[in-house]
Amino acid sequence: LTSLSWRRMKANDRERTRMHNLNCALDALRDILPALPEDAKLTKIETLRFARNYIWALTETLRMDAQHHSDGASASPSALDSASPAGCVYDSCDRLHTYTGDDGTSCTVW
DNA sequence: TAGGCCATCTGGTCCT
DNA sequence: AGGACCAGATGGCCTA
Repeated sequence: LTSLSWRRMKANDRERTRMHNLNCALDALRDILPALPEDAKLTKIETLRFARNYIWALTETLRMDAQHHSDGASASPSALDSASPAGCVYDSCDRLHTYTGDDGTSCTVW
C-alpha cells in the first residue's frame, strides 16, 4: 500500500463516519417529528422540509396564541393542525415561500 | 425500464 | 500537514 492510498483510505473512512453521523442526526430529527405513520419513513429532503415547516407552524402557533391572549378572542385553530407539507409552496432552492392553511388564508414566510 | 433515493468514493477547499 | 466539509460522479436497490 502506498502512503497516498493509505491516506485516501483513511479519508474515505472518516467521510463514511461523517455521513453516518449525519444520518443519525436525521434519524433523531425524524423521531421528534409528529403524526407520521410508523411505516412511512421520510426521505432526507422530506425530513428537512417537514422539519422546517413544523418549526414554522410552532412559531405561528405561539404567535397566534400570544395574539389571542392580548385580544381576548376565542381560540383560533392551531397552525400545527395544518402543518403537513401539502399547503406549502417552495422556491427553486427548496425554501418555504408560501403556506396556505385549511381556512384558505396564506402566509408568505419572508 | 426510467426515475428517485441512497451510500460510497474522490478531489478540491478551508481551517486548525 | 492533517482533518473537516463539500459537491460531483458512480453504481446499487427499489418502485411505478
